[in-house]
Amino acid sequence: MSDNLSRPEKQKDLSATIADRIRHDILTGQLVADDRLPSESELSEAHGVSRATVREALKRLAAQSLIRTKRGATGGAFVNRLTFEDACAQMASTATLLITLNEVDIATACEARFALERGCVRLAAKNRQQVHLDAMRFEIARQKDPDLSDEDFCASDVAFHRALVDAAGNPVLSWQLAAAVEGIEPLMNMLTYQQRDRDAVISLHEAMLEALEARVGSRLEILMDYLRDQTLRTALG
Amino acid sequence: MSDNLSRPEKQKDLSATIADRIRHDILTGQLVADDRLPSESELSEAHGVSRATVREALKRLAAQSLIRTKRGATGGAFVNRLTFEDACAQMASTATLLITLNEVDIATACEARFALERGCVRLAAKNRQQVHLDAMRFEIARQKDPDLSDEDFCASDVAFHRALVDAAGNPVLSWQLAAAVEGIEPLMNMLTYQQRDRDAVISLHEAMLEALEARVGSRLEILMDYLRDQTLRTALG
DNA sequence: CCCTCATAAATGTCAGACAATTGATCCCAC
DNA sequence: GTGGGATCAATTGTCTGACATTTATGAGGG
Repeated sequence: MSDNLSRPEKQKDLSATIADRIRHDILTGQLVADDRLPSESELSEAHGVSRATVREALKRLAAQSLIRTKRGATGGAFVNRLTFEDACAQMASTATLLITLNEVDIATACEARFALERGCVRLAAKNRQQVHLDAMRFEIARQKDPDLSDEDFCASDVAFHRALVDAAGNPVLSWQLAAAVEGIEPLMNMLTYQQRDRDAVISLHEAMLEALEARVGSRLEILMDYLRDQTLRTALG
Repeated sequence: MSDNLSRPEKQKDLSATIADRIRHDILTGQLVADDRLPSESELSEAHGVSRATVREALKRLAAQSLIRTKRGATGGAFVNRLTFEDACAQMASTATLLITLNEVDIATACEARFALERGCVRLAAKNRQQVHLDAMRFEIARQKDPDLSDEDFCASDVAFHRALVDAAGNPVLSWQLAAAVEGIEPLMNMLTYQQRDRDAVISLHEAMLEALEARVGSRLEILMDYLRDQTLRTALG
């Protein structure tokens, strides 16, 4: 477990140092979910710093969803049980930032997204439940509305693929993919779909739904390739 | 004079609210990389809060690598140019936390990791360069050393797969996968490889190297499936 | 039994001070 | 003119003490 924070002991803020110490305790399991940290006053005394500095350290941890705080008599800072949603939001924001700040082009982002999703479809074919089929059918119906704005079409597309990934029944997978898809959503939102583009996407979605229902993973893979090519044409055309 | 248009919107800390505002400006591009934020005093005046509160907000952003700070006359808080490495480290730590805190079992984590990687191999077959083949060959040689500790074997395995993913030539993909693989490394490190497990992994690696050199994506996919099954067997005993 | 109120403990916020850092500027010797 | 210090000003980092707010708990009275 290479801790990237333990590099040449750079001159760090006290608040960063203390945050690192507590983070270490959490990552190594010395503090587990729902454990309560000492109060700010106790922490400040224990680490020999002021309460303000302790607070800055705690805010750092809170920003990483490592802890949550509660006010009041039984309040304090508690080790957070990081939910998949929290992690997803965090990752999506990182992904967005990475893509916009590094000027990743839409083709690269699309390629990545479809490549990742392609890896899930066999699992999805194996583990899908009725609820996933229903969700996808619902989104396809929405996508057929010609009055749907590009942005809403995109959102529905995201929901469709989210259901597909969820069908794989692997929360880690769902989390990674959801973050990836959400992260490039800003880029996808810049696309303008002609009606014939939408029609092409929708028929592919319908074919995918059929393939998923019939549990034919290999066909899903082929359809994903088509969809990727279609999306790229829309993006570049 | 903070014209507060915050509706119910959950009762948030002031520091969280201010962090959100600044984060929004960064994510929407109103603040771009290397832009300098106003000084803490100016921010506190602008948002109508104390400097301590502003500082807590800035620490939150710093914890997410959104900004960096520098002391001194020309110092201040600057929008960070998030590098792929930073993002990767951040995501890996999130993934580790998610997996350990949620007690994700090793089978689920493995399944996710191999599913994601499987999606990249066709691209890798198409875009691989000599440098990637060399890196993988080097790691295979390391893995043949019988004196290698389990942990080092694991690290070499990570490097091997990292090279494979890099061969796809898509930085977004490399970033996502690297984070995923690193994130579950703590779990993988708990595995103990018998010699025959190592031998099986190594021959699969050699076959993958061949397939990559010959650019046969379909064969790579099959080999990935074998490798996943082999890893699961090792994990489950 | 229930309602109200006081209490204590904890986080949230504030104001002001001082320390440490660092680039810029000025001044002077050479 | 130029190099090298000394000084300065701006900014973040830290500390102190205070007060506000939230919240569980328990005491007291109806």
